Amino acid sequence: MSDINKKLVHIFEEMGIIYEIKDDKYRQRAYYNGAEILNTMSEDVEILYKKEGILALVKLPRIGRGMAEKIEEFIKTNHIKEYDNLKKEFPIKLEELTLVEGVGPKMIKVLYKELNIKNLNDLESAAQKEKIRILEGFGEKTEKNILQAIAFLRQETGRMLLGDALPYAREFMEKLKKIEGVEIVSEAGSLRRRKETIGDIDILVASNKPNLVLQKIEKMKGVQKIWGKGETKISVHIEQGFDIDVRAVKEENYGAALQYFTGSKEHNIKLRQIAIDKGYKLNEYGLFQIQKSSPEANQPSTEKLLPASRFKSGQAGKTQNHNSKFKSNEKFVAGRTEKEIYSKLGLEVMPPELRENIGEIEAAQKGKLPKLINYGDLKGDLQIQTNWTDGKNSIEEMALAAKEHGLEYILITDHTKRLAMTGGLNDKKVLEQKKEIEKLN
DNA sequence: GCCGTTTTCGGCCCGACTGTTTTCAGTCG
Ligand SMILES: Nc1nc2c(ncn2[C@H]2C[C@H](O)[C@@H](COP(=O)(O)OP(=O)(O)OP(=O)(O)O)O2)c(=O)[nH]1
Ligand SMILES: [Mg+2]
Ligand SMILES: [Mg+2]
Repeated sequence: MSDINKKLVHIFEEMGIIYEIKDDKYRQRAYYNGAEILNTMSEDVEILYKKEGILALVKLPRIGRGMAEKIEEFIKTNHIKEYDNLKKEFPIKLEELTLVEGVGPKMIKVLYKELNIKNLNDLESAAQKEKIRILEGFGEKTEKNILQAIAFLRQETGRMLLGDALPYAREFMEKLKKIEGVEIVSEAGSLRRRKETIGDIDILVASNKPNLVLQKIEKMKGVQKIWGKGETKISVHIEQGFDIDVRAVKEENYGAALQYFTGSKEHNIKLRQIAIDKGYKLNEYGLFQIQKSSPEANQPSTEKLLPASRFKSGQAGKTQNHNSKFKSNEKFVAGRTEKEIYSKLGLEVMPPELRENIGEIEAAQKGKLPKLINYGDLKGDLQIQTNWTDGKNSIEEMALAAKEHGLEYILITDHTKRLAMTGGLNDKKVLEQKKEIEKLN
């Protein structure tokens, strides 16, 4: 990523955090969204701006006038006034503090106002001196959790490469398949979307004994820390240095859960908004038809005035259990497969690789999804070295392996004598190799 | 702050888990 993109990602993320501290959650979301776009785009925003002007910035998804002008201001002056002012109010290393599991904007605000905590070291020493437990809203457990979370954070190495995550995940999934009651095990999250880097390993399990799955994971060897565990999910840190999230559901909810857990978050939000527009509600249990003005509906006028989710959990006395019953004014209409859900919403199912809310939903509505390149689409390989120089396998072995992968042709590209250290071929050897190739053909 | 074949203003996803709160806010997925 370009240097300027990186700096702007950091700035917009910090602005998002500060707006959340200030209880402006939609501005927070806007800045996070903007940061995410800059984080994933391959172009350098400065080059884009210099070539095509501010309009090119505004055309980026989730970047509008406001952020485009701030990008322009930063390119021209190396500063953003609004950001500088916000940072004067909260001169805090916000990014490093939010990396501590369980510490978010609201905690950071209190810790700064009450204890003048500005960075990770401040936080650690305050916790060690037992200054945090006495704050209102905090306690002994919170303080201890902070210390543990800092310890794990300090040994963290950042996001994994897909190529490292995938083999590990597959091995882990095999273990889950052996647990009693397990019906389906699937990759989810960025792993299933095949992102180049993976923040954590997300796995979905369909089981008629979800609790057993979660218990077994909790007891697995290599698990160093349980970040959280309940009736439906568990999140752990393992000795390899990363986190695993497992969600366990009943088979009838499997499609909805897979849709939810595959994400991305932005894709989910967009999809759920479409559901609302069509008179549905979408969550990880299914797609629900909202019945209008049913006589036994719970005082709909009162419900409007209260934060919706609070109201619902309040009704049940504790966390709502979707496995048993849903609300009387909601009718389950889809959830066993992803296809059911997307179809009911008027969309083609798209491959996980596309689910980033960057136009794939609009394309799916129009039935104009792009066809992705698959392994079977690869016709040939135009760079192959063999044991004639520094490769490991013979020409014949490479040819057979290529056939096995459905390739129609390969190009043998061994080194010539100019690269002596790899045993480069001289004129005579090249001609010999040609004969060998003709023989095999 | 962003966005729009029902809107250029008025909405903005929805739920699980934890801790310290006695009824829910904060954090995370
Ligand atoms: N509806 C909804 N779904 C979410 C939200 N946050 C996360 N999810 C879903 C979609 C994500 O892909 C999935 C897994 O969450 P993660 O935090 O692990 O994100 P993801 O795997 O996409 O990226 P990562 O590589 O882990 O950073 O959970 C949210 O705020 N709302
Ligand atoms: Mg993930
Ligand atoms: Mg996760």
